Amino acid sequence: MNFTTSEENYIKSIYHLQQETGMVNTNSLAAEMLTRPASVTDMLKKLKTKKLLQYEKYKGFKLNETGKKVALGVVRKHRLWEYFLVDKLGFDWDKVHPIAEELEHISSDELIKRLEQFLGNPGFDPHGDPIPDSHGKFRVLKQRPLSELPFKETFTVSSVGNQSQQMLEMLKHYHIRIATKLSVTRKFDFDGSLEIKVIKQAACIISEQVAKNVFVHYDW
Amino acid sequence: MNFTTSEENYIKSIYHLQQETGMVNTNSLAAEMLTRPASVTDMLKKLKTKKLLQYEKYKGFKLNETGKKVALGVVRKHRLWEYFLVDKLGFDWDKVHPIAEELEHISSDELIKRLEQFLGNPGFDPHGDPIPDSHGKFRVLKQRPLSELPFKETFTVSSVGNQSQQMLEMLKHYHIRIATKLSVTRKFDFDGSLEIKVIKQAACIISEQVAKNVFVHYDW
DNA sequence: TATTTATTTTAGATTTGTCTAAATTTAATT
DNA sequence: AATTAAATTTAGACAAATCTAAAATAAATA
Repeated sequence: MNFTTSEENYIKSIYHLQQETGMVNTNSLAAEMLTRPASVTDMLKKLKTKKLLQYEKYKGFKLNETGKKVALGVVRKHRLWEYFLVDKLGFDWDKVHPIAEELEHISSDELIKRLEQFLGNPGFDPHGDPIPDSHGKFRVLKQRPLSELPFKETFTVSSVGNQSQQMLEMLKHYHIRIATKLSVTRKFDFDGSLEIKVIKQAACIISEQVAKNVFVHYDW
Repeated sequence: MNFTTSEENYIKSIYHLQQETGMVNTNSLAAEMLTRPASVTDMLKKLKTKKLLQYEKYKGFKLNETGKKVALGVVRKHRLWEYFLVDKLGFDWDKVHPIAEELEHISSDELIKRLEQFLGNPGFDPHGDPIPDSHGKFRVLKQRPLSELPFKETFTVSSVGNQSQQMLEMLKHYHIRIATKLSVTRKFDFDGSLEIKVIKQAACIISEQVAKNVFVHYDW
């Protein structure tokens, strides 16, 4: 089954909203998509006809299993392209979203299969979000903030809580990005700042505020 | 100025047709685009309003300078993506066209600039067609078929006349592709076949039919 | 519970890109 | 030159995706 760009965008947004709230309602989807509730209703009818969601008038809606698979396919493409843009083309992570919003609608499955392989089958995109595999499964990580780690064990950076340009600038300075390996060597109780050791870099000190926003997982 | 996918496709097709015939007419464009003459007329009005072409009712049309620049931008994107698909993702050259037809409409200029650099600023796509630079200029090569080369000078393969799957299969076997360096060592007058030496490969013999379809330029 | 408010849907319009069928213009031929 | 044929354009329709304004429904509240 093939879907239009517009359908795919609706499906993706519904997916993200239902992750948080279970059931989705017309107004919140309209807000999310910067469109009008009437437009949402129109599209819901269409997606129901295509058997992608459970929907009864006035009673909210959510994707069924088929719909979720479609959503995960789009998410997968989005995140693989983001990885490509950052890792291969050298974009900053805060610039890639709008470009990936376009690329995610390119239809070839063969393309995505080869892209994934070319990128080395990454499990997470440059923001640390997991990339679903071709069956829609993704790895779940036990993530912990830097601020709660034991000393001297090596961890891998897996995501960042605050994805602003300012945060990006800081992390660049410290040579920290997704997949960077590091350990915490010391804590200063006065202000909660941490001394950390990024692999192949000199030790440095980061504030508690940064530490709380950088998440890691065990180094496997 | 931004253009829709449909507008870009029309502009590109007009560009290709006017390269051959100077002036383009409604029916041939409709045939080229697998659409109806009436649809072509509709779009011509739109493109004229946008000042992309010279067009008078019943009298044919062609892109003006602005239109040509837009066309070259699309051609540039198409060919860079084809190069990417073949060179980085390992697609066969006869599989990449439809995928590049989609990718060529992704709008980010920054993306294309970085993609070009990532690919090493290639001058030609995997079919040997020149890739316009960001100003719309492209290199012109003096191309000659393998069948008309002097012996023992090294040339670079620049394009292939016949781009069928069958030809691809043959050339793969001989380790010949765009940018391959080779020389002709001998000619057999009986059937016009040639002995060639592909760099880093054992010498081999190719038929006159193949030789007439493989074009090269001086090795610079 | 009756009424007000918020949410959602319907009805009908708009834009883009397409189509068919009919009308118009140009070209070809008798 | 008149007629036929081919090419092109117009007129009007349709599907997709959107919108506004009004109607319908559900939720909140007096």
